[in-house]
Amino acid sequence: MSKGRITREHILNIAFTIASETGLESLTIGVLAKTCGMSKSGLFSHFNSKENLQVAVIEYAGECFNERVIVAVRREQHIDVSTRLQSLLHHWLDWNHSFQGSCMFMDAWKESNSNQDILQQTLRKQLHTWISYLEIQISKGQQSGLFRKDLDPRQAVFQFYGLYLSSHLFHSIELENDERSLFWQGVKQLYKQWQ
Amino acid sequence: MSKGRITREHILNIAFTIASETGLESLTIGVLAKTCGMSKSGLFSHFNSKENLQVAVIEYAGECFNERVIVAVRREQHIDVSTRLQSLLHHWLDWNHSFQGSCMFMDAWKESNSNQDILQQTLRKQLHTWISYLEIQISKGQQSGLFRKDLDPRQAVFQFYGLYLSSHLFHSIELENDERSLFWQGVKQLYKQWQ
DNA sequence: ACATTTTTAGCACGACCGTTCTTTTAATGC
DNA sequence: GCATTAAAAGAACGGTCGTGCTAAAAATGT
Repeated sequence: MSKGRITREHILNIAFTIASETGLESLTIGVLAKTCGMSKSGLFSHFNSKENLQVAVIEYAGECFNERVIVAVRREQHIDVSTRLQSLLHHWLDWNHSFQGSCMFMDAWKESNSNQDILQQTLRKQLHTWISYLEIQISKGQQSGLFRKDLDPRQAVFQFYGLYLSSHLFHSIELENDERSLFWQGVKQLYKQWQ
Repeated sequence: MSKGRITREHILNIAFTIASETGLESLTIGVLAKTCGMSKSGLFSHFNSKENLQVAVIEYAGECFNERVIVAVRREQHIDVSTRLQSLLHHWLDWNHSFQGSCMFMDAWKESNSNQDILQQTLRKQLHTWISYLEIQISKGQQSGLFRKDLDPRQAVFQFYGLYLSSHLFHSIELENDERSLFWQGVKQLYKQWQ
């Protein structure tokens, strides 16, 4: 691996950390360069534009998400689809828990505004991928008899995502400190309804 | 009313519109001044700091929310608590629908980062107020026999908010165009479970 | 109508942003 | 080890941001 690729990876790693903590918008090139211990222009030459940097960070985050959630659950070798789905929700909820309980994708999505820029497209793609994956898992649950046949997987994902977003909100708002139990309580109720 | 208060109100009105469309973060003093047709310093002297301006906008938005949702529903003079709650959800979902289907408070909340600044406190207070109000409405539903006695109102709000957030996400992500029906389907299921 | 207070404009500042040059330094292939 | 290429640094740019300062203009009270 060339020197360039190595430092580029190193930059993205640090950029991902910063963006996770303070949002993608606050990830400025000057700050990032200082954190990496290199000059602005030196860092800049790896991406040639701010937008390219942001896209690269989002893609890096996507790989990280995939590793921490999808691959991690797959490695657990679940036999039944029920505990597998449970584990998936757990990893989803925790995937960047170290970053004060907010989801980087949701944060970044909120920040992006102009509908046609590449950053927005990249984010949308990541979200679509994840939603589709969730949908498939629910379909598998259906096929294995865990859920009713007349359940709409899209509707199920919609409701899972609701609980996910709500727990982030309630956490950040510090309305109470047991938003986790509210989340799992909600999941329990959904299960009850769907089987 | 003094001239100062009038223009101040006018500024806030325009600021609210801009912030609703493009987020509170992108509400820059220069742009706002230009939109209002006055000079930067002239506008600035009404608030003396960016932070004060932001707080004022949030409070203005809060009044607007109150008018469009809570007061509007109250004016409808519902007799039964069921249709009243239904109407409340409708107005909530629609309260700034003109602004491409995102909630200004949610957007602003995502943007605010530093935990101890006044802006964040202001937002938190607004959200708390609304959540408490929702909670009370659900309690009333309980008392009137609409919901089961063992229902936790906090849990109910948590799930309502989930559907609310999810419909915003699914709308902005353009995953499908009937996120409304997903929302109402979710509400229907919650009702079924709670009564 | 005038004196006083309030509101607005004009201008400049320091700071930071992303980006573009040119030059120096380091890694790489033979 | 040397020539070539890639990577990093340095300095500067135009732009925009929030914010002071001072002077003009307008509103206000009497």
